Amino acid sequence: MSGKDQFMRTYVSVDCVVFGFDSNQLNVLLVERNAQLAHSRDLKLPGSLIYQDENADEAAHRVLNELTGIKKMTLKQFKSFTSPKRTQNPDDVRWLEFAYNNKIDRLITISYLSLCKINRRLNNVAKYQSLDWCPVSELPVMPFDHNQIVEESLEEIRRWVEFDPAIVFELLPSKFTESELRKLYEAIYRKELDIRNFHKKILGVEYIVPLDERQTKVAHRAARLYKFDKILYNKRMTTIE
Amino acid sequence: MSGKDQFMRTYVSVDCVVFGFDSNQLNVLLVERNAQLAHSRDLKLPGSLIYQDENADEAAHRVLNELTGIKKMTLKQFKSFTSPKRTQNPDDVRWLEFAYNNKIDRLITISYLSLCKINRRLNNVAKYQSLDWCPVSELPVMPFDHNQIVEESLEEIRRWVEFDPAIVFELLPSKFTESELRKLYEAIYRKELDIRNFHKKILGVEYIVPLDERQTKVAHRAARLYKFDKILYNKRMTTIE
DNA sequence: TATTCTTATTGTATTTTATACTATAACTAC
DNA sequence: GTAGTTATAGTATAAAATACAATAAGAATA
Repeated sequence: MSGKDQFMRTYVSVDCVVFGFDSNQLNVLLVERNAQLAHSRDLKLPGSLIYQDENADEAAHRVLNELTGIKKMTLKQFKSFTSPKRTQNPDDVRWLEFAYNNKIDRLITISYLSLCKINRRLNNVAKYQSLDWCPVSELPVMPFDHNQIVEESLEEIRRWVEFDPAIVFELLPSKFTESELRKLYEAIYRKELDIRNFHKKILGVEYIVPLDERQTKVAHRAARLYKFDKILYNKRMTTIE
Repeated sequence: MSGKDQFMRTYVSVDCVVFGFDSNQLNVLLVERNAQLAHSRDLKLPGSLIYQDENADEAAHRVLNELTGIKKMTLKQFKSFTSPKRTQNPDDVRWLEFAYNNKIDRLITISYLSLCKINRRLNNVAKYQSLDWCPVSELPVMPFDHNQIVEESLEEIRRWVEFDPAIVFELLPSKFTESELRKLYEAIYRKELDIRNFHKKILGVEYIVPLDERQTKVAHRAARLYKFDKILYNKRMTTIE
């Protein structure tokens, strides 16, 4: 058969933008490539080539499970990056071929959004030297088009929250204060919110339930704790329809 | 190098869901595969393998240009479909290998949404026997996962309209009545809209401008025609920010 | 030309939601 | 006990969404 050169036959990877919230700003989970081939400290998004027998969602779950130990993390495919130019940099290609022990000329990637409590203990992953939470405002220059991917994921997370408001609670501890929740919204929308109006709105949301507990060990009046009630949230969904 | 079997190396295609509106319901543009290998009338989404030197957006533009003659159609990537099972059906694989003259075992696809005025004259495309607008309520069973792709594209088009309301005018003639516009919204959201409230809202939208023209050749009171003003629309975008 | 038929056109009252705005209470640290 | 910091709560106004029906215009037909 002819035409072997005309059509792209390529490796396909997934790359995961995992957000975490440190009660102040959004952070992205980056991994450090093993430095054998890299010239300097060299951070990138966690990812993997897709295996023969899995689909992209399964590959993304595998990557996230490797990092966090969680089997079924909340995750969302959000865009494919396919430019032939994304594997332009010889350093990047050399690292790929080292890491995957395959000759790789062209590579497209399917990017995923995911959310993780920032205090969670992370696994050591053989493929990487270290894992690090990096504030979105202080991202290093990363290989491939990973900077662009994070950029676009920040727009995507807003659409995701609007579509499914429950996902914000993946970024908070199971008991949280109203101000933590508000600051999370402020970080996602990059916009200050009026404290009183926010309070009024939270009062009206039945699936955010106030507890009879308060913060401890804080150097000021301790705030009430709240929890997210998944059952009430799901009921709400069916009530609206 | 080892590991050649472990990682997926595959062909990648784009498939386009092109919507058209016939003043009543949404239609999808389907193509008929050349029947040498198919058992019956055999409709599918238009698509193509991606070439070596292009990215997915360019491939989708190429497919749409082939169908419509339009160089820069409005288009939006919306999801990758990557299941190993999508090329399970031997008929589908046989057609692929016939159409592309390549041995193709696994194939993932990146799906695109696009919009087209339904009266537009379409091109003959050598690869296909015919092109047809098909109402979304009467879709045939299609090869690969094309039924699922259309299904998901219907959810996507609503998010798209919310994000960029101007795209609905790609589905209407350049001069349209208020009722055509309303019926288009009703088709997209699958929900009846109150005529008077809709009218009130349209009045307040400065980029939908009433003309001093009316319908002709209608068997009832002729309605006023409106046009979409792109310049006013773009101004609006900057005003909000 | 009178009648019928179909669609176009318009306004008001009500409810809901968003916004702007500040004073006091509770707790810790010193 | 005083200073400092954050938590908590309500009202008035504006804007947006919703519910609802009667009349006008034109074409077709008798």
